[in-house]
Amino acid sequence: MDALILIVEDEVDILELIEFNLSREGYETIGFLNTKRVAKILEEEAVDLILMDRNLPGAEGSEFVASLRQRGIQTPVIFISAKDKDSDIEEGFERGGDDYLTKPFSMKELALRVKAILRRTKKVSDSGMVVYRDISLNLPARTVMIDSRPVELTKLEFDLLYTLISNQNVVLDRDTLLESVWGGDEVYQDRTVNVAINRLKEKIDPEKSKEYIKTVRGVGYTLC
Amino acid sequence: MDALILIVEDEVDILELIEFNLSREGYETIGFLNTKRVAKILEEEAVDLILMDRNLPGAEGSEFVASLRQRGIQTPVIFISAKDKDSDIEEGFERGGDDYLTKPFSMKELALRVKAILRRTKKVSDSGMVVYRDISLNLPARTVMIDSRPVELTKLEFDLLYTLISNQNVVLDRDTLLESVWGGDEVYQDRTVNVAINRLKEKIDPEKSKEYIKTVRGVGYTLC
DNA sequence: GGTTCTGGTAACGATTAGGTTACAAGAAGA
DNA sequence: TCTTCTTGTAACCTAATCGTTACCAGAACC
Repeated sequence: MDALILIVEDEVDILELIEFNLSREGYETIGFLNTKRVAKILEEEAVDLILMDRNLPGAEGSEFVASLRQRGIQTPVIFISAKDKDSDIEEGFERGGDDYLTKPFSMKELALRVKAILRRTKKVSDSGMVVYRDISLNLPARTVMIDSRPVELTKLEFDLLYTLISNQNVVLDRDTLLESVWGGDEVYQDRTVNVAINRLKEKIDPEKSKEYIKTVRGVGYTLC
Repeated sequence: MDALILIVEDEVDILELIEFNLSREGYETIGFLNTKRVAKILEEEAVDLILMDRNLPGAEGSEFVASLRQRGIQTPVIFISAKDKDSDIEEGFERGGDDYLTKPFSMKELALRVKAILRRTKKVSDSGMVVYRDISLNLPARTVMIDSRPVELTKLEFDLLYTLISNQNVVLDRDTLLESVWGGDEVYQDRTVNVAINRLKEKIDPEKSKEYIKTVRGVGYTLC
């Protein structure tokens, strides 16, 4: 369960240097040269921390962060910038930054600050996200994003999908599903699972092109 | 309701300068010239943040913090130090620091870093205001403004709205709401929540056009 | 190729959850 | 004490959800 760190930095060599060093510390990283696809990724992946350069071509990193905050995205942010005036630093913090590193900085210090912020935020979020291919479930909010589009599921469908995702690569038979999704106390028919699975399939993949849920004839269903 | 900041700094004039500046930002401060009585105070007072100089006469500030952490005290710490080598900074973070400022530093930057850490650690926001979209709650005054018009809420409604706002993007089930708004001691019906939510909805959005509170069928309610 | 079995699919209807209103008991003020 | 406000409960209604059934298609087995 390594932390996932998203990095936005327009200078390729610096980006690679940061990614290399953070990987060595045991973090997973995704690097970007601009903010274009970042918002989409944040909805799909359970990103734990963002490293954001402020001087990006076209956009201002801190404005991008401000827009994230406005949309309720609370992922912690460390700004990286050559701008080191008090007023610059103020702007960074005011727009929702959690830390501010001025260039040049040592990779050691970056790693330490990353670690400190993750330590401080990890238990709070515990990233209540579960991801499978392009599906991501936000457990506390009980929302579902598929290919960065929101999908509405009923309680039963959500619970069912959650069970399938947290048991991926395991074939779940109908009894097991009834037990863990419906609750063991009442008696249902096997066909109930059948229909529920189909309703779920219809909602998460109306075009039937993704093949998320695989039927294992004679046994049950699985996500693989 | 203001955050309480404990400062340990052996140079009197620097201590006073820091206290003066943080007070001006609206924080309460307690200053110490050494760590002698600090542990005791931490047990008695609800300290929100510690500013710790590392070069103290006799003791090392970071060792003191390490001992606090060992005793399970998680109060966030910002180190202040003239020691600016990578290895010094590393020591500070490793021993449980949340941020590290090297002398000389500007009072502005200190205030910003203090604010960022307090925001992240979710202690009551400095202004005592909670905002969600065009709703803002003034906690000390217990008043509500919506779209810059005052709205009158009863105690129950205010508490309910506050709970919802401070758990944005989280679906709260009826039991949780009864627990945190009504208080766990008495027994109420689930329907009680239902009606209270509807009364609240009626007051904050009579035209039913804003859709602040979303019903999550089979689970509870959420603000998103 | 035929038979049997399993799962997909669509339709129906029962059940249940939530919205809404009304009412009465307390609580709070005057 | 009287009045007003607050709030828990009950009753009723609507609508979403979900279990069941029936029927069909395709796979497996002979």
